[in-house]
Amino acid sequence: MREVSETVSANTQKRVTSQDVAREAGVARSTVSYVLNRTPHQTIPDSTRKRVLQAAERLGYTPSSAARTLRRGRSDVVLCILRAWPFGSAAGTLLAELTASFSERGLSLVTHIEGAGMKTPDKVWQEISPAAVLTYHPVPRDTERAMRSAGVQSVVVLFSAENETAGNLIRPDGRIGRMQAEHVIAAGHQRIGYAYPEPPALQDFAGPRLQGVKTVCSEAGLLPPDVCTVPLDAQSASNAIKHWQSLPQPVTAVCAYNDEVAQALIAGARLSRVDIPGELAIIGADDIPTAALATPPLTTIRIDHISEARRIVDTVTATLAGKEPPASWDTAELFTAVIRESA
Amino acid sequence: MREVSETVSANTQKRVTSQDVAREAGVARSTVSYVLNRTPHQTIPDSTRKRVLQAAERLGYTPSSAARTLRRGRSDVVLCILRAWPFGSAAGTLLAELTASFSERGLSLVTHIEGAGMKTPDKVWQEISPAAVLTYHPVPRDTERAMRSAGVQSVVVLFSAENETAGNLIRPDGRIGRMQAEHVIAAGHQRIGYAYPEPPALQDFAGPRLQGVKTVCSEAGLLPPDVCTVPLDAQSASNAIKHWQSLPQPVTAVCAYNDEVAQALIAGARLSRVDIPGELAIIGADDIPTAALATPPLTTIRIDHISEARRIVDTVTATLAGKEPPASWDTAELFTAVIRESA
DNA sequence: CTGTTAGCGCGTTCAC
DNA sequence: GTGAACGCGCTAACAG
Repeated sequence: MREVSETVSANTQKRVTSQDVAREAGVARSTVSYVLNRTPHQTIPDSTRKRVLQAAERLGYTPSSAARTLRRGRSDVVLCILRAWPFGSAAGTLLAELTASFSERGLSLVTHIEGAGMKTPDKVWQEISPAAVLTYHPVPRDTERAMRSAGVQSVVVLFSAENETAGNLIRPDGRIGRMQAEHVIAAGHQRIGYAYPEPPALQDFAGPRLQGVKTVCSEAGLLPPDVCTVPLDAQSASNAIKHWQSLPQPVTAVCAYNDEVAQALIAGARLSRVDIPGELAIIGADDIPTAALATPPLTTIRIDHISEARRIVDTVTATLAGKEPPASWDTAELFTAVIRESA
Repeated sequence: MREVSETVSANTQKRVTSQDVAREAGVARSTVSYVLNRTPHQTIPDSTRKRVLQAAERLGYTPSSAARTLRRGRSDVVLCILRAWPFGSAAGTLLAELTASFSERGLSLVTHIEGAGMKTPDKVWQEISPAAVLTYHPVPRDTERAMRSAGVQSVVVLFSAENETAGNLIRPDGRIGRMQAEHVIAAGHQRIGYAYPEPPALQDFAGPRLQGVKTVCSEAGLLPPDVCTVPLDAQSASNAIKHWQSLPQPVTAVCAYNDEVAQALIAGARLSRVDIPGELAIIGADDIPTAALATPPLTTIRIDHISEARRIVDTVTATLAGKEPPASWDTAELFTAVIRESA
């Protein structure tokens, strides 16, 4: 075993303040501030500037974010609040992209994953004073008010299963369902099933995706999709498949909420000796790393997290700057169908 | 489509301060502070207390965390810094547990996922002034110094592939490797392979796990494990399997870094028509949701994230309180072998 | 016992 | 280039 943890008890280091830098450089605190922030319209001779910079360097000066936040009224942090849904590698990828994009704009992203079985929803935003809060679920009116009076400038809800009227779409997941349905219909399927995820926390996401499938079915003049909730075990998936096949007009293609559900379906099909895609086509969503490893390899809809991230960052920075966020984006750049063998 | 985003541009609300509450309640600011913090040795009559509380409620008072942090020198935030490795649902589960446990101790957890391709490693801790920083990778000396002089009291490295001497083990991943090896050796295998992950970011984790396998092999008087790096695609996995089978003393059991790598191996075996577990036994790690869905269902080592979380929180709070962190834990409570069919 | 006054912590920014 | 006030909550010292 090679793991270690390093801890230290007391923090002996006394904080280096701008006062110290000023003293060291032989100038006033304000000068230090001007130099370090490259304040416009404050011309400071290079000699002084250099002295200050060197003093700061020598002393290892780190400005106190608390003091700056106090003064400026908001920090340069963006807080993303996530429910404790079982997220996969997709979330990690997106978050890494967001971090990079925000960072280019001088903002730091941190994420708060809500606690498992917590009584009171905690108020991290109070601790952070973020400039903006991102969520993937609706925020109650008074919570939002509380955030605002705590200094949060921008509250962006990236997702809501409630209402499609207002605002600009951030992630049009309905499009995923559409693409799934379009693919299997183009392949000649006439009766479609939908495999819905079991965890309640996921249903906010599942709703829009399912809705997309429904829309396309209706546009194509087909029956609406037959929806089964499919937990992540082979037996349940097998039962769902039996159900679909026993319908008066049997289902021949299933759109799964995501690739994990699709993998469960594949396992269930094997249990029931149902051939995929021969007897039943299956299409997933997300294109997780193991999707290509399934037997048969999973056809799925891939999400381009890097363009998603860029979009989110644009919206947030626009809002922070007091401008109108950009209009809804072209979803074509966001999702692509990855055709493999399962459908 | 039903997705919406809600944004608001300007923050019109002026901040409610303790001054406002004091005015509203007809008392001094300090009194407000005493009431709200339930300061010991300051007895305040219920009548006054109630007035203050109600005034605060009525005004929707939220103390400025920035001001408090400035005064106290540190916030009640714990920052967990994660590399952008492709983490699975395990990470989400652990983080949710950590959030809940820290919350019981009055601490808020936020996570920073490092950016994808970032030039300068960003210094989120400067923006947050966390009381503690958690990482799963070693922290350079001067980074740690910088953190400390920025007010961070406790830096806990949960993981290091470097050195096993100092400190108390937080997550003894070597034990995972041990358990994998012990399982297959008990099943009669004499020559073991190790499937190493490809992403460089994962190698910090893989090292200790592999080391555990090595140790057990050596203790059992076997040859050391034959190590192959196995990317997540069936063809590469198939090649690795061919390699193992072509060895003078062929490998009959493979310990995989994690369940995803194990799934790749299963896909590769199918490609090469190698029977699992008949011709090759495979054991994974992490017990991800889809592990049971594989064909054959994956034998794996499960990590108990809730006890892991508890342990981490204990260590951090002890360190923050200036006490010695508790001794190394009993790993038996942390890992359990989940025997299915692949090994 | 109840509550007030005063000053600190630290960076920012306006007026000179 | 400087002095000083400000943003806001905490808490020691002190008065009624």
